[in-house]
Amino acid sequence: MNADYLKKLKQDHFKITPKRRAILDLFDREDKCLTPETIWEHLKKTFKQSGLPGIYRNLELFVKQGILIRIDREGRKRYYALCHDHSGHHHHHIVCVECGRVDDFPVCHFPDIKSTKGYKILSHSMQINGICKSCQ
Amino acid sequence: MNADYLKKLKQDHFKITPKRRAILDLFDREDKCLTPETIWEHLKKTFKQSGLPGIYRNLELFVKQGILIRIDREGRKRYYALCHDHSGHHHHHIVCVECGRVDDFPVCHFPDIKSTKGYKILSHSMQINGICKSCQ
DNA sequence: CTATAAATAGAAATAATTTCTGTTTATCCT
DNA sequence: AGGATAAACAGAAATTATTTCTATTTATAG
Repeated sequence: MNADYLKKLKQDHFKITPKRRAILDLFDREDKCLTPETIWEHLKKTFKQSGLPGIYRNLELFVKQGILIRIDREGRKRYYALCHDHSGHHHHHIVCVECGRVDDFPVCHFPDIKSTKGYKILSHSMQINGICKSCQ
Repeated sequence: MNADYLKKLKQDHFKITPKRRAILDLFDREDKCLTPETIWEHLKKTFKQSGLPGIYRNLELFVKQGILIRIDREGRKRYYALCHDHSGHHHHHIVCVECGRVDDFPVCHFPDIKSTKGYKILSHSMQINGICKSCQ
């Protein structure tokens, strides 16, 4: 359920609009990473002319809110996926290179070094590419 | 020195053109990640009208050859950086969010699990963001 | 129920990247 | 060294992802 996401938005005084509901519902249903355009294709059915710019705006909002994450894939399109774990625990994501399914991936043995090669480390992100059960 | 890179290209029957030399020299000199456009700006000085399309083509070739890597940064531009370690050892890269300097980062405690959550793991990439010595 | 700030639609602009065509050039071979 | 050949080049033009802008609509707080 995406009730969590809606709660999150509400807490931060963002409005729960039909479009936002629809985008989050879509992610719940599709269960994989999506491009802005794909999302738009789906929403067009329900919202006659929903407009790509609105999709972009909302996607970036969701990323800022920690509801979605951006996924890198081949090609020059942007992909987004639901981030299921909102516990605040550090985790990463594993992406199926075939179908685009994305799951949380809790394991990370990143060393507890605060500084390496003279760098002060701010953050790190890891993307794991694989093939999911149903694509194998 | 970038003699290594040239040797690598030669081995795979790619031609050593002045432009390719110039691009690799530039990466050596700048010692940070660059966008295709920045590279073009530099090359214009030497090669009157060198052409962006050629830059793109060469950058992607260098990535395929393992000479350059792609770096993710804010904004919608593509960044490339030299991959200094050609030993074949598994490593990652650390990027200065201020100046774009990139260094190899050998530490990676990725678990030796071949399959997780039903996924067959193919590869993983980690990007570490930090602030380099001279930007601190 | 109303006021208001935020979100929307839609058009239009921007800018990154790719494709294409004809010309030039590095390299291999003799 | 010189010629043949496949690869790389320049340049223009097309494509397409993303952003910006303006006027209108809508969700929410009071």
